[in-house]
Amino acid sequence: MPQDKFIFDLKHIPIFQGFSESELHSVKSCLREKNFEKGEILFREGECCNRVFIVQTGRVKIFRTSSQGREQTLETLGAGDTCACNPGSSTWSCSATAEAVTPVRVWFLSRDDYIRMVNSNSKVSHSLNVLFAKRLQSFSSLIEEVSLKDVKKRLVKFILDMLDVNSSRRGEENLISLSFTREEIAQRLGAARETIARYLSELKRDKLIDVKPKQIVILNKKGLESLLF
Amino acid sequence: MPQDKFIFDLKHIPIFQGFSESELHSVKSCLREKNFEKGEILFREGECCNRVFIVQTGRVKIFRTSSQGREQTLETLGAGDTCACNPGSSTWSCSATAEAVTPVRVWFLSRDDYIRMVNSNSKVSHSLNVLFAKRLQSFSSLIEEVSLKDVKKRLVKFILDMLDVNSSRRGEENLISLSFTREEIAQRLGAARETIARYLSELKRDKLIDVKPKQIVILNKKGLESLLF
DNA sequence: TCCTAAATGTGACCTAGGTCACTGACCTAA
DNA sequence: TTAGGTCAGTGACCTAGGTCACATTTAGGA
Repeated sequence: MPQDKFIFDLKHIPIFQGFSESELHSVKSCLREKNFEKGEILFREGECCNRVFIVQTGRVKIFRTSSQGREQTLETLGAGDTCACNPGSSTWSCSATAEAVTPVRVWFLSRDDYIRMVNSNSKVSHSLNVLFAKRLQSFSSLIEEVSLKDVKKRLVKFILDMLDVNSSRRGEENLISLSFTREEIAQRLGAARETIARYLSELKRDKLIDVKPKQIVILNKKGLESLLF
Repeated sequence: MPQDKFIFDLKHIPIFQGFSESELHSVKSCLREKNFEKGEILFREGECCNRVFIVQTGRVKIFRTSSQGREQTLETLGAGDTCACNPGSSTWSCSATAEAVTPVRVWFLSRDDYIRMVNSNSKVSHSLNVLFAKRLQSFSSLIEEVSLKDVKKRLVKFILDMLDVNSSRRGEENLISLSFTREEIAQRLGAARETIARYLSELKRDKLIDVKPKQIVILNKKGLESLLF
C-alpha cells in the first residue's frame, strides 16, 4: 500500500522521530516531492529561503564560494537529512548554496507550511534544536580543522571517518568504497584538488593505504591514527 | 527593589524574550550567580557540559586549540549572550573551551534545571532555535572567511563590523574604540598576531585608517569596503 | 567497440602568511 | 624611580599549499 509506505518512510526521517501516526499524517499532507538532476541547484546563497528540504535519495552539498571561485563545502546531505533554516528568522535568506551532487529526490515543504508545522507541534521545535545542535557541532569541528590543522591531517581524519561510516560490512573492515571525487574531497576539506591527490600518493607511498579507482584500502590503521596528533 | 530589578534584567536577555512575568519568576528561581576573574576558564573542551551560562557583564571567548597551541575563537560573548548546548544531546560534552577575557559575571543554570525548563516551557525551545540558528549563521560565515578569504580581507571586514557595532555614538561615526588586543583579533580571525600588526600598518600606510592606542580611526570607508571583493 | 569528457597524478613554481627574534612603548606595583 | 610584565611593530626566514600546465587514466555513451 503506497499510503502506508509513505508514512513508514517518514517515520525513519530523524526530524520526525517520536511522531505519532496522526502527526505523521499531518506532516504528509504538506510534503511535496521533487527531483533534481546531478549538478542542479536546490537554492542559492542570498536567495529568499522559502522551502525546507528533506533528502529521500542522492547526495546534496551545501557550500560557499569565494570571489575567485573556490568552494568550501559546509555539509553533505544524504538520505534522511533535512535542510532547514530557523523558522523564526526575520531575514530568511539562504546563507549558502545547495547543489545536487548525484541525482536527487527530495520532499519539500513551503515556508508557510513549515512555520505552521513548527507552531502547531512543539516536537518539531525540539527536533530542530537537535538538528541545529548537530550542525553546530560539525561546523565547529570544521572551523577547527580548516583553521588549525594542516591538509594532511584533515585528509587522514576524513579517511578514518569514511571508514567508520562504511564499516557496516563484515569482512571489509579496511575497505572504503569512495563515492566522492578528489575534487569533492578537496572542497570539503578546504584544499585544492591537486593537494589531495598528492597526499593520497604520499600515504600510499608510506604503505598506510592503497588507492584504487573508487576505493581506498586501509593498510595500517594505527599508522594513520598516529598522524592525527 | 532588588527583586524587581532582577526580573527587569532578565526581561532584556534575548533568550527570555516574550516571557511573561510568571515565567520569568520561575526562571529566576533556577538561576545562580558567579564571578570569574580575567583569564579564568568557565568550561573546557571535552568536559561534561553541565551548565548553561548567561553573561551579565564582561566578555567571554569560546575557542578551540590546536596541538601546537594556536587558538581559533569561535565566538565572543558579551552582556546578555547565552552559552547553551542542546538539551537533548546524549553526549553533553563541550565542543570548545570558554575563557573570561575580562572580569565576568554570569548567571548559570544546572543541567537538570535547564532540561526541566526546556520541557516545561515551549518558548524556551523556540528561543533556543533562534539562538542556535544565529550561531550557525555566524559559524558558517567564519568557515567561509577562514577557508576562502585572505587575512587582509578578514581584517578589513572585522574593522567594518566593529564600526557598525560602535557607530551608536553621534559625531564619532569613524571612530572605533578597540577593546581587543592584537592577539585577540588574530585569534578571532585565525591568524598570527604579527600578521595582524603588519596589515594594520599597511592599511595605515595606505591612508585607509589611522591606528592609535586602543583606537582605530576610519579615514576612507569606501576604500576599505572596496578591498572586500 | 571506440570516442570524448571527466577525473586523476605529478612536476615546477610562487606567495601568503606563520615562526623566530628583537626592540620599544606602556603600565603598575614596590 | 625602577624593574618586570604585557602589548605592539618589524625584519628575516621558511614552508605549506595554491596555481598552472600537462600527461595519463577511467568511465559512460553512441
